[in-house]
Amino acid sequence: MDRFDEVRTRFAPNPDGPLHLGNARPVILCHEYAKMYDGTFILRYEDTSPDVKAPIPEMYEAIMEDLKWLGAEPDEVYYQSDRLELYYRYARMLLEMGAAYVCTCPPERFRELYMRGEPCPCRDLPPEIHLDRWEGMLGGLYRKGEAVVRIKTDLKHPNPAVRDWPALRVATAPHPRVGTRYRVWPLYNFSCAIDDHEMRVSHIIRGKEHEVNTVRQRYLYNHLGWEYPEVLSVGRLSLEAGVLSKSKIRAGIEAGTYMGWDDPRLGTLMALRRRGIQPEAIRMLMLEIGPKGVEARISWDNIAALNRRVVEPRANRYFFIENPKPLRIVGLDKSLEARLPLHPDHPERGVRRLRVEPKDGVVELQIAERDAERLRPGEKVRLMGLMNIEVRETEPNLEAEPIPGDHLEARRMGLAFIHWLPKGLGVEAEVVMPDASRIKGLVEPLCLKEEAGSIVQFERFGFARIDSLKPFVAYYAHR
RNA sequence: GCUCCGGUGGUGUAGCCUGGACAAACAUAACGGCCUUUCGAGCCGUUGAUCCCGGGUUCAAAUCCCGGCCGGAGCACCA
Repeated sequence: MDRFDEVRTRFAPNPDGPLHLGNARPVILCHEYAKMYDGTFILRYEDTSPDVKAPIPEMYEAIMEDLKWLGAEPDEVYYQSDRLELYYRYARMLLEMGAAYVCTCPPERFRELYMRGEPCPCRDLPPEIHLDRWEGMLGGLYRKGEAVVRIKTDLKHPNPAVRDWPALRVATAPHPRVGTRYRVWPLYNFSCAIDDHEMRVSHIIRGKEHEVNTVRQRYLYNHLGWEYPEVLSVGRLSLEAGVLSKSKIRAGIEAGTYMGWDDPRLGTLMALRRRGIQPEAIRMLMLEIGPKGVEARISWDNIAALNRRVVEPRANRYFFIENPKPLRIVGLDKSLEARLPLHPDHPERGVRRLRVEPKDGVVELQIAERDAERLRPGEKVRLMGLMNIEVRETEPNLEAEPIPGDHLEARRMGLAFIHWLPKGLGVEAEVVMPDASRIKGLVEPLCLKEEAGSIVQFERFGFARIDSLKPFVAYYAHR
């Protein structure tokens, strides 16, 4: 910390997909750390691979939205695809210095040599030749795979993956931002290392999978006489259920398995957001896990518990009758009105009124299939907020009659409390479940007064986020 | 080839660096109770762990050291 006059952290994603829960760890840690020291949080798009892992144009904006949603809006934003000239300048400088060389060996051949710790024939050629070759790379003399700039390291380094690592290569696929303007692109370790210095990054917080990269990049810093930032390697996260891998997600979308990047089965922030997981919950989760190097497996139960804490006080309560089945009440001599609070702890929010008007002593209700199937003749249950009933028959129709007693009585008798709606009142609704299945049902009309995006609790069903109102669709969050 | 990490109640983690108030914490699950109204939320409570095994150091070890077994992760013209 004393080495730097300002704390500057950075998050550097490849815009080849949106952010997922695993990214949230470094993001929140970086952002939190910068904030703590009144520093700067940088977003740097590492879009230097038009061939493999090509950037997806929409993802630049998507990532920014993910960050804003997480409450980690960057103070500065950079695009590596705008900085090619800078990387070229350093490449040329390193070549001149003899700290780097252009290797034209076939990859397999080079591999054989470095595995034995031996230099390839290119390595010790004079800088002039390498500068020539470099111009050749830029000018199109070499095709993809025919030449690569390597940074000199220690050929005897115990880890072969560190030996003379590649820094720039030819990649000719058009880039979504700069088209075919460039044909030589830096590899991760090169552009990342240079930018961290150029952007005066003081603390690098990144996944542990980059530990070897830190070793590689230090060689470059030594060549250039730079001082390497502080590094904190955090362990990878995995989600108990929910796919995080960008390539798998992409394949699944292309194959039609997933509806999109926000498919509820995925661990992307988009998906979590759509399911009603709140950014506060994610933040709490990440701060709870902390900046350790250990891998952590996140369980859905824990996310749900954290989220429930955030969402419970906000969520108004409604009835959602899943797979509705008719229930006929006979022998009801007066009309009734159920008054249920929108939120039991917040009476000021008001009540939901549900009227039941018997015709000739009969009233038709709708109850959830799950409840209907369990009822047996003679069984007593309480219709929440309305009355207690006893089942007369289940065949051919589910029929019950009122019995005396209030909810206290019902509780005393250990009756099940079930939710219900008068026939004809419910609005057609659909709830998308975490496995992407859809449950059809009815919601009470008052629920349409909520806004799209708000979180509600369907009593005895679970918390859900209203996705759209016109056709009423909600995404299930958790119990 | 090389590197890294982990093994703590049914589950997911914290604690280990800086040994002692750890007769082990948090969450979740299960179970029970409460609630002028959610048998599935909320609130309160209960159950539940010989801290992977063996040895060593120490007055004292989940924590340090050695050995073993088991499991996971990462890198090599992707980022």
